[in-house]
Amino acid sequence: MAPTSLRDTVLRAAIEHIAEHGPDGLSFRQVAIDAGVSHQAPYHHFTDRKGIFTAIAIEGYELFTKAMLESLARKSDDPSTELLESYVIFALAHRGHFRVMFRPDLCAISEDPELERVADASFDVLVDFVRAELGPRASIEDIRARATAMWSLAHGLSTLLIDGPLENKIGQVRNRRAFIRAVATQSGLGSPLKRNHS
Amino acid sequence: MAPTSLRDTVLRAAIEHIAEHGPDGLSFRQVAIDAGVSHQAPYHHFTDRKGIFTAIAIEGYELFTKAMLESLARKSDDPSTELLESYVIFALAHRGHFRVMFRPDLCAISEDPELERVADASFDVLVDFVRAELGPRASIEDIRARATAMWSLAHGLSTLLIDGPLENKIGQVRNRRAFIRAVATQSGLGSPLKRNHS
DNA sequence: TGGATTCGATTGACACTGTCAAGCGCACTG
DNA sequence: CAGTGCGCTTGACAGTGTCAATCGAATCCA
Repeated sequence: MAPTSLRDTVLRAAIEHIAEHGPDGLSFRQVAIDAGVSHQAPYHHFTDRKGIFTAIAIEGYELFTKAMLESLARKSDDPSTELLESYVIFALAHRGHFRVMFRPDLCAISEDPELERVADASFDVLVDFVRAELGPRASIEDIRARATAMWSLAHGLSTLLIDGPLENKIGQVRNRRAFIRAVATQSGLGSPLKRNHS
Repeated sequence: MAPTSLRDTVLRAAIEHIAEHGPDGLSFRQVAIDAGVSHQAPYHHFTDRKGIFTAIAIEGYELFTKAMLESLARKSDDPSTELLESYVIFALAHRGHFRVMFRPDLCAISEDPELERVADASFDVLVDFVRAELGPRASIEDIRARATAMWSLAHGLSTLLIDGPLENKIGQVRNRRAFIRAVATQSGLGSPLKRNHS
């Protein structure tokens, strides 16, 4: 956790600032001043401003993949809810990373091969889970639709909790977990799945 | 549609720019130059930069409420899916507004009474719908959880489609509508509701 | 009619940002 | 010991939002 190089110092300071005040007001000149180095020092380790955000996003996706895999490794009897929960809990616990990861104006996934790789790895965790859940007879469309549904639910709840009007309306971690599970249950996405036409 | 006052010209130009390039690179000085007025003219009609985004968000929430109410007025036999669809379609059709509405660093809902009013009005449409759907015997917790679930699903899908990695992966409007309905169906949120505890 | 006031818009200055280009010191290497 | 790469500094530049003062033309009121 303690930064060793200047590169790391800049990253930690930026992530912390973003978690508290968002990524937009962030001034790397100010970060440099706080670190006691020249205004140009941060940019020496990255190509430009976008490069710093890209580095943050890459670190974020790596943590993200790890968090989801750990949730699946827990072998819960309701792995869907567990996975959804891990998504939201990650977003809340690492909002500094999360706020950057889905902002293409800060870090364009298509412009950085490594970012693209780690991002795809994260998405694959979710898609692979849905594929296994639905079984080998499931159509590609159903897999895609269900994976997107789970992803949308978790992503929407995360963003609404972090930046949206749900902000600060859920207090303690204890209640937060219960609320997230309730949301997952109220959607049909929590438990194994029971289709309902008409 | 055609702007009449300079105030309107600025708003239209900004919304169009945001829809194409996002809200962050936007320079109101450049907007002023394009409109053939001085660099300070835009700020004369609003308190500051945040004020312009607030005005855009207010207009957005008004359009948003209207779109959802129209969807409910259609009296579909699957009003849940219809409502979810109207949410996402609105976001895609008005991404200039949508990109601003949920960005508290650009427009803080709690800081502007009118913005707070129109935003609450939008959220009330959703909550009222869920309350009516679940009936008078539903607990407040269930209503809140289900409304949040619907909201999260629609919001997550919208943001993933607009700024996320789903961008440009869904092509035509025709396919888009079908895909949105498939996602709504794959979640349990589409049709009237059937609870499932494993 | 004429003076005051209001309001849309202009002008100039300011601090601040990211970026470009050049240069400095110092460890390491041949 | 010259040379070379690397971490970092320094200085300049264009561009941005914001503050303050000003201007001109309507509008209102005496």
